[in-house]
Amino acid sequence: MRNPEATKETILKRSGILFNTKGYKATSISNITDATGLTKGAIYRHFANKNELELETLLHLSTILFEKLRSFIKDQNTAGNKLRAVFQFFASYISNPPIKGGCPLMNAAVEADDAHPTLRKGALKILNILRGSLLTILDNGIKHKQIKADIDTEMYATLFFASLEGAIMMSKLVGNDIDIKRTIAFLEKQLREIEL
Amino acid sequence: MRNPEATKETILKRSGILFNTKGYKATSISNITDATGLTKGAIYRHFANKNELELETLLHLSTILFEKLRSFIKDQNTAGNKLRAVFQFFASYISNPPIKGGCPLMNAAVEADDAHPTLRKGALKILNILRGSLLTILDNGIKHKQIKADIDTEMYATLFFASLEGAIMMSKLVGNDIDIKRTIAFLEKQLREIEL
DNA sequence: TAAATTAGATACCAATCGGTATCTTTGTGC
DNA sequence: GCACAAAGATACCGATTGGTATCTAATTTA
Repeated sequence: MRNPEATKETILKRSGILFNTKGYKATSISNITDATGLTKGAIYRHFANKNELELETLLHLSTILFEKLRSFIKDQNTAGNKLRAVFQFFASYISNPPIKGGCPLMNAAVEADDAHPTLRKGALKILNILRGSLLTILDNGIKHKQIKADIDTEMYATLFFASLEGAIMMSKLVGNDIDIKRTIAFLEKQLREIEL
Repeated sequence: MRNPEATKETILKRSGILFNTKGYKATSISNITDATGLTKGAIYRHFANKNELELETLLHLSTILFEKLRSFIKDQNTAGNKLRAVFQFFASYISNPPIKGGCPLMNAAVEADDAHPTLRKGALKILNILRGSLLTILDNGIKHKQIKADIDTEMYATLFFASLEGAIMMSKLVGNDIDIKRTIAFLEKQLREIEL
């Protein structure tokens, strides 16, 4: 009946939803005890304090993210198709969210100010991994003669990521998928121009 | 010595900084009394409750935003130059922020969940105005034969706005202006392709 | 199986939260 | 200059916050 690893997993899972929807500061320990059916005693046995719980939860959310992203990419065999899969992964944030509450990176990035340095570093780590993935796909595409060799891959990685993140913010605020669809349509047109 | 309108202005100004840097939920009334030198009595005389203060502050922030944006645009006499001025306005968020704490629209949009409907509506209003400005510039550009007539202006307005917002998030998180500069460089290239 | 360790529950803590009732002070109209 | 109204200060409220000390129950080890 008792399984400490499973309870820690439960805490991370439930607080992941709460932090990503309500926000980190706005979610209290009581909210988490309510959502898990556990008590403070159980939570503070697994996490030293709320800051640590917040950071570990963000990293937990990011692993969910990366696994989902990988599942979108892995079956694609060209750089162009991998990028199109990444676009669809971002579209799924609106149509079929892997995690409720929008992009965990953006949520953490916006909430984490200078008073929240650990959370900020966590968000920065996620940003570097996600942008890095786009960059790797582009660079590998050049290596395998699928992408034009003379393009600025750093710039395209930044552009793709920035516009997708911004579009998700817009679509989530407006409450429909028009903006993310429009953005992806444009990015696919751009992609066709740099494909060989 | 006593000037109720000036005190209300002071409250809005100070809480604008606090809400935009620390966040709405994370900023307490005590934080605001500390920052203004006023007491709760003074604050609750001008605002019915914290939610109302949050909303009025967001609208106050947006007027600062719109004035600054207008000052960037107004001297430009072509659609292309107006758009380039908008890009520079967004760049100023990183290099010389009109308001500390990043884009008030993004901050409010990310923090305002379903439990915060008034703040959400306020953010939505700002989004519509900002995207609407881009759209108007593009449409007027077509009317005055400065922009190609066959482009999808809705799409370009969305793309410009999404990528600029996303880039600001990235640059603010990383702590430099590389991402926003890269994004603007790309957008200016795109702009040249739709200019006549 | 007895003892020791550990997971989790319970009960509490001071501090802070948003909010209000009341009091004092200041400016205004007569 | 005096009454009145409004602005802001003070002092308080119950509820909630993050956090901890302690206790109980379950699991592991010897």
